[in-house]
Amino acid sequence: MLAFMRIATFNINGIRAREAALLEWLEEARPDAVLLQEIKSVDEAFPHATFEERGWFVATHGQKSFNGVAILSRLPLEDVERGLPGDDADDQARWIEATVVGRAAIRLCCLYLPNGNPAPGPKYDYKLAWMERLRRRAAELLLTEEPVVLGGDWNVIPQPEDAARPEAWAADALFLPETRAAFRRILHQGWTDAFRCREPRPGHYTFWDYQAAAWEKNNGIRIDHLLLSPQAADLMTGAGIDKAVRGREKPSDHVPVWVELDA
DNA sequence: ATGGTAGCGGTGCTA
Repeated sequence: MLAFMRIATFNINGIRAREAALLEWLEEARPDAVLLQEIKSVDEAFPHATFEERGWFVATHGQKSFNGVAILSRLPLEDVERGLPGDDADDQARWIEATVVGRAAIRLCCLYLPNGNPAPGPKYDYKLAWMERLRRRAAELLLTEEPVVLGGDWNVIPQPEDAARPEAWAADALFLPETRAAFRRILHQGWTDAFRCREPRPGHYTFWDYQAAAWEKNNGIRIDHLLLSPQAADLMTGAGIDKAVRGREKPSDHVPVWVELDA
């Protein structure tokens, strides 16, 4: 007997500015769990009641003005952990993980990887250091041999096929060779890029800048990714990008990416 | 090459 769990990631660029748009998408897409990035809110200001009244369990890891991650789930969120291990001095809210138990227990890890621009510079150094910490946490997660979804706004364009104009990103922190190598170092531990696995062709994006009519020109990049542990990849029945969300009123500059697991 | 937009918070930073 098949059971389906749809898990999505969505950089919403401000939870309060996006409350209506997020509710509309939740209603139509009917995900079971959502990894949110850039809530741009402290935990106390997150509209918990709005979601809890509609049956969502909510776990947040916020900060003032910038960054901030959260998980919404139809099932209770267990063993919630906040903050990426490896640097006690790092106070940026970019990582939260929790377990949902349906037919199988799934570890959901929600990340907002540093942008890193301008590169080179201290922000790029922080990005690379953060990716090294992520690599170490990802290796630990694989050792559990459980289904794990490692998803979020990676701020990494993995391949030229993931950008409408790759040449425009040549010197950008999202596409520099060192960034892409660090991404592959994680991927090659044994993760599956859920969307790329199902759709090998180029031209599928998850982000279009607000500026310079990027959406109207379809000048996009694919930087929001769901990486699956082998045990999760074995359960995958589908994956996709909800592109149409970008064309609506007051959209985020990112759109939801989802994966469906038989779990 | 340049300048373009949005969110937060109440100015300039981040993206």
